Amino acid sequence: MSASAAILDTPSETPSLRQQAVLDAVLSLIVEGGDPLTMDAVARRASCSKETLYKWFGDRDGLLTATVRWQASRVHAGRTEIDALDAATLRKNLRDFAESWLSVIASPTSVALNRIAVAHAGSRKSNLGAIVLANGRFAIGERVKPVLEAGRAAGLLAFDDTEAAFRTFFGLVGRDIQIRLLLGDALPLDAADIGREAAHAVAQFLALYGRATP
Amino acid sequence: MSASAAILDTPSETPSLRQQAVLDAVLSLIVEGGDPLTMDAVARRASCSKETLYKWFGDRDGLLTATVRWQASRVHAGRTEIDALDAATLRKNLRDFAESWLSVIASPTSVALNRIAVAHAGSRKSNLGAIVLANGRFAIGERVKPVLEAGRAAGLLAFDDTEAAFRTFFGLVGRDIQIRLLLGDALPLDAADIGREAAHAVAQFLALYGRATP
DNA sequence: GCCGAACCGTACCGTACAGTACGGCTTAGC
DNA sequence: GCTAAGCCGTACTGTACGGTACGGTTCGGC
Repeated sequence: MSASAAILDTPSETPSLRQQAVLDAVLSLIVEGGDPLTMDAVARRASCSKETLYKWFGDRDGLLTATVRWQASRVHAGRTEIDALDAATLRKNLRDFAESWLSVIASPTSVALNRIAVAHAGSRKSNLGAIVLANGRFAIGERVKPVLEAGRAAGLLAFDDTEAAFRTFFGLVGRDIQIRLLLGDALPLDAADIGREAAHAVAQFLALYGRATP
Repeated sequence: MSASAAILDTPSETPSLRQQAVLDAVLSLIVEGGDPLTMDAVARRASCSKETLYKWFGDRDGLLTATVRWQASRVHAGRTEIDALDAATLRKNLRDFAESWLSVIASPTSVALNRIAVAHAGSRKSNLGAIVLANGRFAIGERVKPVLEAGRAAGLLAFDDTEAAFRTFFGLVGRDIQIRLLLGDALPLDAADIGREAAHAVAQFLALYGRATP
């Protein structure tokens, strides 16, 4: 990768406003799908020259990487405060996580980006898959696990392995949704559905890991 | 698609031995991954001419479709006999399903094929994703659901919606495994792990849906 | 042994797309 | 107002790959 592209090598660097506009153009093209994502199409959509694309992002891969990071940087929600954890708060927290996670994986942007990352993971080189995982599955894990542990500390949950408990939570929430969407299944899922699914998943999770309140 | 390629248009047509060899060559190339799958590479690996490929499979897409179908045709296991269903048999049946499903989604072939299908689902045209779904997620569903219903008939399980119950089963078994593998996470998962995970998932499923044995 | 069909290997064509070069426009600094 | 930097638009290059054409070989039917 050329030295001039180093500006986006590290995730900490924030793209300039103009660069953000370019990345948004990439996102819109990705979400629209259909025709494959070409540098020409990006330049046209973003009203910039290809030369600029290459100067800023190095190559096509760098552009993709920057796009994935850019999208990821917008997803991170604020930390949850966990004090005074009673049963109702725990349930609400978990339901919020479930809902927001379902909203993410059901969004066209997430589906399209995951498709790119999955396809990319097949051809060795770069690490789009790793970035998506780090900002998706693992990021939500790191945010949910403290809540689970707080629930355990408050005597509301019982488990040995936090990671295992989270993976159960993840499975109960996600079920077959993500793979079906990735494979192109037209799974209708509006906000009401998501709310219902989230509540159902949390109820099941609590049935498995909840401690009977004394 | 040209008329001469109609031989593989319908899933019922079985490819000839030579054609099977070609499809196996495609599979081996897909699993190896790395460089993108080109018709030249297939012809070379299968020791056949590109002309033959196009005569048999119509175009690149037809070849991919035939490959996915060919792999799918090998996965279908025999039907499970469900009579005399006691708690132990039910548990064993479910564990078998869970194990075989985990073995499938953890296999390099499945991962590689799913990657192709996911990538394909982004660009409209053909239906690789649909084929994979039909022979994966939905096929296992159609095989598990009768077992669940037999369990309910025997008074061992309690649920209203068979589909919902199966989706819970699916989620408990799969958890984050498939998406992590698709995204290139090196998730170590040997036979022993699979057995343990399957048993764990079934135990959780029974905890949720099992009826206390009288 | 002869014929035709199927098929292999190779050469070939057209196109799409990554990456580069460059002329012209805009804007900032002085 | 002049210069230089940054960027847009467009034109260009190289190449990889999907798809086609064709001569040579094998093989089954007669």
